[in-house]
Amino acid sequence: MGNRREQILNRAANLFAERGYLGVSVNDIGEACGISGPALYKHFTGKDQVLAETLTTISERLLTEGQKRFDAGQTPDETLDSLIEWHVSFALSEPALIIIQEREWPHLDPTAQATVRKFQGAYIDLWVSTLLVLRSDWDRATARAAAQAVFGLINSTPHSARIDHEGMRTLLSELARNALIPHKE
Amino acid sequence: MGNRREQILNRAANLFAERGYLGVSVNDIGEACGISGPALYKHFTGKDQVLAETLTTISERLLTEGQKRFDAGQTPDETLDSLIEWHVSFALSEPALIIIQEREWPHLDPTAQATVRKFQGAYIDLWVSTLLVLRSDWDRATARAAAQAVFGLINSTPHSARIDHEGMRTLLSELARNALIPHKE
DNA sequence: CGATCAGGTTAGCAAGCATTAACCTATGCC
DNA sequence: GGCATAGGTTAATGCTTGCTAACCTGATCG
Repeated sequence: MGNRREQILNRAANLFAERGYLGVSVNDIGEACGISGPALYKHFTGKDQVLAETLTTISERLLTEGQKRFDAGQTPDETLDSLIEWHVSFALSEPALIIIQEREWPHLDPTAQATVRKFQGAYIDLWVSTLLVLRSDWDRATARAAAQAVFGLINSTPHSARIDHEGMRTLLSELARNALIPHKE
Repeated sequence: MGNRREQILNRAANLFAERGYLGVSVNDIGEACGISGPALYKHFTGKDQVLAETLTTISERLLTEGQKRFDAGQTPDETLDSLIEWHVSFALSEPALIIIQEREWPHLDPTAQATVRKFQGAYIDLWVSTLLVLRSDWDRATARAAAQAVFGLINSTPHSARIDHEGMRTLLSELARNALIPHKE
């Protein structure tokens, strides 16, 4: 049913990642899907809806999977590892989505911005709650800033990535872990 | 003399950071400078030259200042601290430039891309050389990936920054340092 | 004094854009 | 069998864009 829809979302995401939202035309998206131009409007109300749906899906996915890790009832130390592992996996497997999420925020319509902001806020709160237990020297704002900095670290993957997948996974996990929790090996 | 020129570069950089290169029109840039539209062509050959000059200036500035720190003849440990301190200072003082550098690469013409790549390559090599001394367990490619990841961490500033300038400076420095060199307090 | 010229102005142009309109066609259903 | 509908098509529209052309003005200087 909504198969073509998902194809559009997929191809559009890759194009957006390569050339930016404004650098990709509706015709480009159509062409990438084997259909042409305005056929997109049979599945979406407009080009902006494609972007909006992509971005809200990303942030929702990050949150729900992160929440699972958070709820698993481990020690804060293990929870942090689990959150790191999830974020690194996501960044490595979906580089295009990471790029879009970082770059195309200004081109979201306000209601989509609000939705994304809500998901992102909840997601970062998972990290903050975990960090506050582990770093009693940090206040909420500092923990928040630290978490966002580590997102930046992990999300840098698509811009570098000149070593193999597995090596990158362990490297990023170690860097993130060491940045946040100085001791431990 | 070239005073208006620098004004244009400045205002344009802020606009590019807010709305993206393609989201800013030549008229927008003019308006932000108190002149209107096509007057820009008295100072630049086109809109793309404004972006190109901005990006090459950034990467050149990062390199030359980084090189100074690298050549200061300190221990590798001190050199790393010095490089971190410089990059953090730059990111904190020029958030718009950081955003542009990360985001607008695809909209650079090929020759400007080559120039920027050259500067960035030399800059990252400063970090790699320093890191290879400190981390004998890393090969060149790993050190490179780690350096780029830490750039991502530091460059995340403009996207978060909800604590004060000084607190952010020390936080980012610590995170970066701990990510790269696990021990030491 | 008069010419040059740097640095503005507005008008206009060709191209590209998102979107709409009008039309076609196969598939599934009563 | 006929008909609604889902999912395409091409053509057209109106807007915005980067850029050029043509023109103006005031300062500088031989």
